[in-house]
Amino acid sequence: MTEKYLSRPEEILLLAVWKLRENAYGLAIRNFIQEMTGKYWSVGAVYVPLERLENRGFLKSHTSDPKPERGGRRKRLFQLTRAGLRELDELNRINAVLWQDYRRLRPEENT
Amino acid sequence: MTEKYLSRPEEILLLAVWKLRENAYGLAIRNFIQEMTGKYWSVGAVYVPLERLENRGFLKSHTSDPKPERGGRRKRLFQLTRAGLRELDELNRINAVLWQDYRRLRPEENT
DNA sequence: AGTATGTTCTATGGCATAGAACAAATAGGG
DNA sequence: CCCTATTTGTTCTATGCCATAGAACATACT
Repeated sequence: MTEKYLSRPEEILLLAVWKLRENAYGLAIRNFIQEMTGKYWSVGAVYVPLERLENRGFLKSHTSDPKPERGGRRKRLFQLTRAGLRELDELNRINAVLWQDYRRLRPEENT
Repeated sequence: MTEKYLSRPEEILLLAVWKLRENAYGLAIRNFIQEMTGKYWSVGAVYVPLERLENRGFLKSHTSDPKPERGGRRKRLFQLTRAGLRELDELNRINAVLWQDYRRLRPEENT
């Protein structure tokens, strides 16, 4: 394979990190994604690939200080690396190409 | 999981079948996809998931008559089922939601 | 203690991917 | 006219990695 692209879960996770900005930690990402997609995501389905994305260099993380709230534990905050951003741009480009005709020729209806 | 969505290769394959219409058979799909994505796809990376998509009810196929051309063998022509189309619509919808902010807030540049 | 928020750990099955093997049609030189 | 080479196409199957689930663990407040 020339160079593999991101899987769908990985794409969604990176986008979530991008959107949540300084508040991108595991559970927040999970909630966010569940709302966006309308589907259930197990805890593992979030944390495991996040780890992998960090190892591959698309994300970096650091641990926050605990907050004085009920259950306010330290959080592991994620951030896109330059490579991660580049990857999103690339995906965005490919997506646009892939879907352009479909969007144009197949409006709302669903039959 | 509420109901799993298509993987990226599956998404790309369905879109290719949709675009190629009455000419959607294995090798044509492969060529098409390689051009669209600019990446190498092995034969297996095309046929194996096509099979799976048919088993799951997103595609149906029939065998064409052989053509009187060099190597003009029977082809296995694929077609989207109603469920397959529905799935593409659904993906299209989710994609739009996922990417809308990114597209708006992050134009061409890549830094 | 009890409850809420958060992360780590680890097992399992399924999918992605590669590429050899197989099949069948025509071309074309002897 | 064969018979072999070439072209186009599909099937088969092995391997590793990823997706996903959920229990276990950690820690802060009440």
